[in-house]
Amino acid sequence: MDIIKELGEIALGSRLKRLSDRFMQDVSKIYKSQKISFEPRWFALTNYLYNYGGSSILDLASSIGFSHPAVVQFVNQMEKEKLVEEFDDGNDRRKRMVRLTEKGKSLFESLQPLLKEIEDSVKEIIQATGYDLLHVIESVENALDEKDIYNRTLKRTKQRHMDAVEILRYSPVLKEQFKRLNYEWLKKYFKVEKEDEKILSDPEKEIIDKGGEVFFARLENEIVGTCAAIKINDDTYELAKMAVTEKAQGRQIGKKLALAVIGFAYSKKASKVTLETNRRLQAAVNLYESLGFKSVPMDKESKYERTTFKMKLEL
Amino acid sequence: MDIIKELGEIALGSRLKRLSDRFMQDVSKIYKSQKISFEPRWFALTNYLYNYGGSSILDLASSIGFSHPAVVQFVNQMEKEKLVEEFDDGNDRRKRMVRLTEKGKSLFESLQPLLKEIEDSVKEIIQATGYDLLHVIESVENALDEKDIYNRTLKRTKQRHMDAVEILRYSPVLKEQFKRLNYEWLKKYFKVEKEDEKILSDPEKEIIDKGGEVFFARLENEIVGTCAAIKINDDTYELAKMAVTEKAQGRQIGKKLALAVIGFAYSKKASKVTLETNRRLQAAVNLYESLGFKSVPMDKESKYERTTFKMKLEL
DNA sequence: ACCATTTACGTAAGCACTTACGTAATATAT
DNA sequence: ATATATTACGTAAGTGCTTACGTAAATGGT
Repeated sequence: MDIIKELGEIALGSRLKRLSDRFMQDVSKIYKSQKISFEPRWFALTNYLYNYGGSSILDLASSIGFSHPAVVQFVNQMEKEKLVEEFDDGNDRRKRMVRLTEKGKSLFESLQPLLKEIEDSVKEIIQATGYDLLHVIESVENALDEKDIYNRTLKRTKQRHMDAVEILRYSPVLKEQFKRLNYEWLKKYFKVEKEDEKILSDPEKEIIDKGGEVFFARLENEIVGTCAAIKINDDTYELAKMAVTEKAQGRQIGKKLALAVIGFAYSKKASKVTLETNRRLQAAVNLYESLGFKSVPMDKESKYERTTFKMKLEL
Repeated sequence: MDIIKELGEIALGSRLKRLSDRFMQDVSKIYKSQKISFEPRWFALTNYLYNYGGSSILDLASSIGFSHPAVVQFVNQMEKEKLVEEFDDGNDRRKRMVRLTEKGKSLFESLQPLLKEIEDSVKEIIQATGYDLLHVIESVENALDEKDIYNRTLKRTKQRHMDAVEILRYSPVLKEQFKRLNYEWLKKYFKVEKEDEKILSDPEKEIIDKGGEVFFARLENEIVGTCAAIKINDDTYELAKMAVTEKAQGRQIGKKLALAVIGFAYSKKASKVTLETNRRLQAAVNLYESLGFKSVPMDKESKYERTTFKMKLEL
């Protein structure tokens, strides 16, 4: 029973590694059986030097796709075998220019028939599968170039996290949570101002009764975030008092709360949502921008010291 | 410019490695971004323990395809995190049985949604290529199982070596080579006997004039092997005095020389070829067997001390 | 029952790289 | 012109395995 095979897509990396090892080990075995004093890992380097002539260490590294310490190692080893030699760049004394010696060139040339045979063997294998393997690989590489596994997965994970968050409307039992969550982040980044104390101590009077709403985010039976929609006038609501607890951050909770506020404003037939924030809160500003908020000039002094600018969203 | 891609089939191993690394690194990055205290390399082990329960170190190693020291490492690391625990086998005190702890189980379970998302991302990639990648890989694996790159290449290389060897018939200028090559190997494995001296010193009188022939193998303008067809009677020729110089061994020269002798006997309308050899010369005996020679009882004492048995080929 | 062989596991060393970091030479900005 | 940044390279240390080897426990043949 082949576990890696059984696991399917989830172990694709391991399966490809196993396949790659099989190819590379076989090639190594071929060299050994032919008693050729040439290490397979030198191949890319030698091939490059043979076709493109002398190069510096870093040029070689980036050309053949190894780190430069690896190239230093290869060059040192091959120098011992007198397959490569150094020469001066002439301009830049930091550079260690490397080229093949005559011995190196002729060894590489003598390798050609064997390489051709390896190539033919690989082609034979590929032909036997009936697929154009190189083209398949290229397609996979292209798909990954377009968007890698990391980003594809992250997108799905974010969606899951958003789905897991429940948004609740205000109820008296949640009053203390509103205060706790806001105090938590205010103390961390700024300080609790007079206006904060007023609103956070009595949201019913300060927000709800004036036609606004307070939303809460619940994740696995815990209240992890909150946000208020404060009515400015029939046409405008302010998004304010957003706070998400530390350990739940990065789970799209802010986004969901903001969307709740926007939805609330929309249901009240308002035409815009405003907010005040601070440049320091980069993550928050990014979120607002992703939702369509634009910076607007400060029309009048804010009630809060921490405010550095305003944003607006047209509905 | 992508050198690995340019190289095509010859760098297929490296290309697959690069692709595999890309998958595996992305997965590792995903775990890290989710701040999960779980190493991707533990996955196979954990998955096995979760599905199949407690196992010993060696069982785990063979099941998940790592070496046992690797499993020891994983288990020690996971034990530190209290993800696995040990228990006694009861019968065998050498065994260190391992199973997941409750913490390990629940961590693995909590990982499932993420794994599903990774799997879906991989599936998405594969779908985008339009190929059934897993099936393509399986086809390649099957082709390799049938005959690996090493053996496919070796077959081609042997053919090339055979093609590169020229077989020459006796001419007086080659007389010394016949002696030199035979002395070389006689001294290495046995000793030069009276009968050897007689034949090697005057092949014209001892072989050619009696209706036999001496063949030589020339490789890149160097005589690297020799072999004689000694006429026993009209019906029988003896394959004898085969010698291939050390550094040219493994290049199918013996085979080609033997075929020359067999061909010579055939052209003389003989019905069998015999030879005398020694069990110690395993490579030579294998060659003779591959050509169809069978062991036969010694009908009479050999002229050579080194002979331990005879072989015969019916034409 | 006894000794040789095999098995299970741990440890050490090796491998083929990588990342991290330090130093000297060169390029760039003021 | 001089300070600062950047680049080229070497070295050290780390990584994620492997192979090689040693020891203790179990097994098997006589």
